[in-house]
Amino acid sequence: MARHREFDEEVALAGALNVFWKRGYTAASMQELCEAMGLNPGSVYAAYGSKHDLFLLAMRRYISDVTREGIGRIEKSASGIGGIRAYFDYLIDGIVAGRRQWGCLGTNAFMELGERDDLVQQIMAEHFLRLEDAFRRALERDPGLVHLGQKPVDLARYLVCVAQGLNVIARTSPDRARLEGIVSAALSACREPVAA
Amino acid sequence: MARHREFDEEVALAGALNVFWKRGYTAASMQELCEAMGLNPGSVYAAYGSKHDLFLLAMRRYISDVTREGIGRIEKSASGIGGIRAYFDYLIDGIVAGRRQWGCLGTNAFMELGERDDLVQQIMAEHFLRLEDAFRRALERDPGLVHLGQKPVDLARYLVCVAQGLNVIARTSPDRARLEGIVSAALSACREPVAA
DNA sequence: AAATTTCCTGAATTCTCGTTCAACATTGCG
DNA sequence: CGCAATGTTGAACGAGAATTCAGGAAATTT
Repeated sequence: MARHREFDEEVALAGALNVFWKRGYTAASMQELCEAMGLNPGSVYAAYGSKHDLFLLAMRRYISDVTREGIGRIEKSASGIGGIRAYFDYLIDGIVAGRRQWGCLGTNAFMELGERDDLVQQIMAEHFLRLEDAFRRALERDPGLVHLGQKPVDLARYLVCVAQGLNVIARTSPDRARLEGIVSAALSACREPVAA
Repeated sequence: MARHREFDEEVALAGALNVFWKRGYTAASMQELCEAMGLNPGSVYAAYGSKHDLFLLAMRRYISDVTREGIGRIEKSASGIGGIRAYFDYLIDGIVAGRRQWGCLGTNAFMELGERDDLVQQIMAEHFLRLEDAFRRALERDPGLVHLGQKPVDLARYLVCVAQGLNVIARTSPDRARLEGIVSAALSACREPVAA
């Protein structure tokens, strides 16, 4: 029995997410956030609680989207190595298209706040584990791969490491050829041995 | 014909470096910095100019130290692959010992400020390039390596990517076995092919 | 249509940050 | 020893941050 929200919470959250992504948590001021959300401070606090709550909501949504899009590609591929390659292609496409020009929001948050913010730490630890598991299952789906003597779990963790490295490199130059060279080299660790 | 400095500038800088390393640039307050340096604000500003200048000085010293220690190991090794492994061992040792518990100060700064601070961007671009060159020269020093069909420059950039990924992973758990598994998998991309 | 509940507006508030500065301390020079 | 020059001290300052809140606006209920 009262007035309803005038704004779309999803649209406003997406606006906030972009600011957090580009600027980081601390450097993103409420003023910037309000402008990007098209709202006044009062509305933001009424709807989301605090800057920190807003950030966590944006981060969770981001991770959820990335999981569906990225990890989904690993799992939907019949070929294990094909799924892994599809994941890295997705990463490269995002970087080159500018969507991931500022790296991964999750990784950025983890680097900025991980030490102080247990929730951020936890969200990313879970994300890393989901990614690792997806990689491992993909590797085990290709029984022909000998992995040059490496255990699947180590290779999976290694691939997580490469993905994080790409999120750092993303901030230098969005050069497709360079990125594909890196991924190609990275995946050569997952290939079958060839004759000398 | 006047009073001299009472404090050791190198010791004070090292104190500031630790705070920046652990907390990041923005989150490190002047108060924390002053405490870690054993100085009052006035002395800090008289000696270093500003928080930003102090940070740049600390970062440059850090990068210079890391270059001497890390890249030095690559270049001093007779075997190319041995030098590369020595570099990653140095990284792992630092993470496990807690010295690099908060990742790499340079990478952290790059993630936090790269977009806004051209000097930080430039310092890290140069650092990445030096590391890449060192890796490439090491790879070319081992002519027997076939690199599974990868070009040395791509493998070198790939190794830079892995190193950055490790700096991210460093913030999860300093587990030596896990890190060595990752590096072992990573280096298998640089080995000679073995018979199937 | 009046009453009531909720929402929106944006100025005010409070707090912390980086930085400055006036007073005092210490050194070198004549 | 006195004077000039620099270093140190720590309180004060201004700017900008996150957050709050009083007043007006809109919508549902009776």
